[in-house]
Amino acid sequence: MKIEDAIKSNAMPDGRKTAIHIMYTANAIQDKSAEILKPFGITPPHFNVLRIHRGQKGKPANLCTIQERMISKMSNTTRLVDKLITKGLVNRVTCEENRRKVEISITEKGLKLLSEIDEPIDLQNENIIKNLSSEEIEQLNNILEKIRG
Amino acid sequence: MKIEDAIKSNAMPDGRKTAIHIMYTANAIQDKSAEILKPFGITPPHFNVLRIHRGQKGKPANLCTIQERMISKMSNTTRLVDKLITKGLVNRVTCEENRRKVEISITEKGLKLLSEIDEPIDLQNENIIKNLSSEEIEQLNNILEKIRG
DNA sequence: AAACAACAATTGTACATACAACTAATGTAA
DNA sequence: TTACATTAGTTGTATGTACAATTGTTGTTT
Repeated sequence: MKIEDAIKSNAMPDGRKTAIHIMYTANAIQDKSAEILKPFGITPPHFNVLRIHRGQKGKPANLCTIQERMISKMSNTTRLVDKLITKGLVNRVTCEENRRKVEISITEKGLKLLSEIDEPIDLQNENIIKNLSSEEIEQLNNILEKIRG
Repeated sequence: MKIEDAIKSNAMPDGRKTAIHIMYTANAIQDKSAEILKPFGITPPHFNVLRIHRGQKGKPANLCTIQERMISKMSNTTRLVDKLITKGLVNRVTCEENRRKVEISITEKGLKLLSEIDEPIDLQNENIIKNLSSEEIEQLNNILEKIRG
């Protein structure tokens, strides 16, 4: 279905149409992710932060680092991480070299939760590209890269 | 810059990478829009709803209709519209044929505000596609359409 | 060393969002 | 025509988010 029909709109300039199409698609993906994550008691930003920590392979990361790696650069990483601490999924330790910083690291419980979530989320991700050829996947990523400038 | 570098990540399966890339790009666009809209005192969802009403060409729309046309299908259209009523940008009238429904229509003030916002937002939208050929724009929209299924 | 700037994180506050429970109006079926 | 289901919207509540102000720590300059 054309994006114009999906949002019941008429013809638009290419720029507007493309912008709306990207946001509309992203929202659909995010909504679906949220639905998958819900039974596990976490939200997409939580999941994102947990995955960032898993990628650290045991090395802790401070809040600045987390923030710059998040998909959505929203503020208040503190409170987002607070939630994960309450759930016992990450630990917070004040950095000794630079006492302004705090080091966050993922716990065993966090890793275990991630491992349970991996499968349904990977399934969703595969589903996203299931109608695309490998050329199209490459094209899409190249074009998005150009858009980000 | 590759998306892996933007989020300082390592290689990922194509599905995950593509999903993240779309969401990351959409967030960047949305953040930029929010920044443009802020001086006008409205948010991207507000703006979206106002544009939906302008597209109605004088014909009112009820909340169900609005919700199905929104880019982000979040709940509580009531309160979103409440905000716009408080600002005098739309009107609410109970539908006489079906008293469960309410008819929302954009006011002169709302139309005037939109006309002021059009230019900066269209500029942003044009900026998004400025590095793309018309073929790439078409490719992108076709691929996104396939993703939406 | 004292004063000031920059950095890293936290907190306060206002506002937005998600979602379930609810109210009211209409439609349908026995 | 009562009873029940469905539809459309609203409200309550918990949680999330944006953003400015603040705290504490470190770096820099005189």
